[in-house]
Amino acid sequence: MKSGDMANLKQIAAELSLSVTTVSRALKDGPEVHPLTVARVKEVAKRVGYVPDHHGRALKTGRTMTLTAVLPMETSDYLSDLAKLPLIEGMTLAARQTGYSLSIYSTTPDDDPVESMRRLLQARSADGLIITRMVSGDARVKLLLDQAIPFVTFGRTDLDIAYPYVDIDNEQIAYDATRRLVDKGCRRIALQLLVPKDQASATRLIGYRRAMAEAGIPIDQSLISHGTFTMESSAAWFDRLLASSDPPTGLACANELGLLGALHVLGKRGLALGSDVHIVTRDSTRLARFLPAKIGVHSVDMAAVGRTLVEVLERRITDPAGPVEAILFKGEFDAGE
Amino acid sequence: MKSGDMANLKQIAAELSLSVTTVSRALKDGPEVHPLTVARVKEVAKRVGYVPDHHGRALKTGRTMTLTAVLPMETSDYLSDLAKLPLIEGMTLAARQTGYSLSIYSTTPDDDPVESMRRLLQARSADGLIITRMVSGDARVKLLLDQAIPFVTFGRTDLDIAYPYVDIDNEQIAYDATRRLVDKGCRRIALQLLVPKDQASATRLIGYRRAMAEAGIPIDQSLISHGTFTMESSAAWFDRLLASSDPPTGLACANELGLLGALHVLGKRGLALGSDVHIVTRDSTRLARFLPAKIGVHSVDMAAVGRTLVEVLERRITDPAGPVEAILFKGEFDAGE
DNA sequence: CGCTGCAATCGTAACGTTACGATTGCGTAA
DNA sequence: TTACGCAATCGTAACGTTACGATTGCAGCG
Repeated sequence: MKSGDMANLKQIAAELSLSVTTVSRALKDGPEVHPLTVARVKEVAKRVGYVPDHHGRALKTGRTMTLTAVLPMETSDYLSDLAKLPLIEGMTLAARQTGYSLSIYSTTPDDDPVESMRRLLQARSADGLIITRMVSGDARVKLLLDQAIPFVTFGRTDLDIAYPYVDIDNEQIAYDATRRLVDKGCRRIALQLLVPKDQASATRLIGYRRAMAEAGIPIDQSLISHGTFTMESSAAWFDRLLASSDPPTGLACANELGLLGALHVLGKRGLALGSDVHIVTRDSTRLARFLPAKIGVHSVDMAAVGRTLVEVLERRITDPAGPVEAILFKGEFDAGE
Repeated sequence: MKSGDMANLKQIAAELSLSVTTVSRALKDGPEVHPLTVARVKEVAKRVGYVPDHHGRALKTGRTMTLTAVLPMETSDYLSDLAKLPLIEGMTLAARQTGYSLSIYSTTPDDDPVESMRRLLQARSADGLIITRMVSGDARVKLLLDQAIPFVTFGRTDLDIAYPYVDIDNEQIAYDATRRLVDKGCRRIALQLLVPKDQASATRLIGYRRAMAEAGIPIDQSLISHGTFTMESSAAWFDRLLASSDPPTGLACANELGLLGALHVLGKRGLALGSDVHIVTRDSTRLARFLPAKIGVHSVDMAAVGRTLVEVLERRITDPAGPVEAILFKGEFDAGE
């Protein structure tokens, strides 16, 4: 983007017979320049289409006005992370509004999260980092705190340190979901989770246990599955459960893929959704509306989560000594009726 | 990201009693420095964890090593653009491999595409642009060509100028889809398209017309719908068609939302997929596998499209005088059986 | 009239990098 | 010995910006 005729401070200064310094100050309404001069400077700046050069400024101030979001790629199927797109959109919009730009750093499952973050840090091309897909005892948090780099996490980890995060109240979601199934009369309730070290899944397990304990139902480990769900694996797993001697009558899905897999099995087995088996799931509000029977859906406004992540991060950047924010999104549970 | 102890050329130079110039050259294997010196410099650079400063370099060279992708946000529903996530992932990975980073610029439907692009250009914070959602006579292409800014479009527009693009062969997709329905015996074939000015939709219409003409079937405008599809609007539209005196027996969906809406209507009306009505759609390979009857699915590897976009753009940047590439992705049509 | 204080403006250096044209040292040919 | 060519290295300026400490002009005061 070199189109050579880009206006800079020097040109404006020359045109007005002012110094570069005064122009620079005028453009940011410095109190030390005459209001009339400010007006003249701004007028010329506007006419020649002046926009401060990103890199000149970054070099001088050390601030880049760029935020980087580290997002893992899913291998299974892109349907598996529907929520990521509105998250990205929410982040970019919020960043844009305050003059930041958002850079996306995708990591593949092969990437070592800590190592790739190290490399990211060294380029020091961002003022702050948004990291996601937290795992138990996440080393990245310690690293970032050590280096005093502004960051915010999407999701929590189990460390005894304060760090800024935005998270979804997974415990409550799982509790609500399980509770709803219990209320429908289910006692054998299957639960889909992601890999064990995934912090969100661990939290959901807690909510599930709490609801089950309240209802006085013992936990049956064989009904709880950890894994990376695709439609196929979800279908296979649920099919196996239904074939057992004491099949589940309720299912809490991990995501939309899990739901679609389970629905497929129900269809194949001729079981009726909403009577033979009750299902609750997440983030599938639209799809749920088209199902023959009502299912419970817990949904979170991911665009709002994205916006909040950026806002929290920007506050960390401008006020590193400020309070360490911890924000929990409750989301909405639509019980179906 | 200020963590003050970041190594720079000066420090390395001081440590080795060399000049900054020599260090700089040594690090990029300049032929004018002694191989032994190169080795020593690199060794120290590695030890102190030197990484070239992005902004210093950008300021000096005018190159930022950043690419910006302009992506529209969908208002209707995030399901509507499933393909965007793998596109983003493909782009970021390809960019990363060659040392670029990818910045995402989301535009809302309220944004004037040309105006927001202007603003984007002025900040000159990217070496090149990827623009999407092309419209008829897209003004952005002219603007970018005028300013000699490296760019590539995802999708084509109808201008008499050569410009680099990567596109999906929508005409062929629509042709294949229509042809498949004709082969199934359909003569009343409904077609879902996006808004008329959307270039991809216009191209698909051409493919549809070609297949219909080949089959000797006259076009019935009432079977062709332009609009922004949600599940609900797709369902309502298709329901209306089915209620008419001469209902369609075939349907080519615009996307997965359109498909889900149509499936819902079939279920409600008790019509059988694959006998009463045949359906073809796009990018729903996984979902299709779970449907009671086989449907035709045309799928494109969007991650590959993303990678290609970045690669073409990088070639534009390094060799602006090089050939203007135009790449068409055929995708794969899975006829169902 | 000379001094002070203030408002307005200026000049210079610096951020880290690279490009360009010098400069050094040394072996070799005249 | 002197001049030359070459390899290796150096010094300086510049990219566009901002921070800092000067500098100017002028009104008000004793």
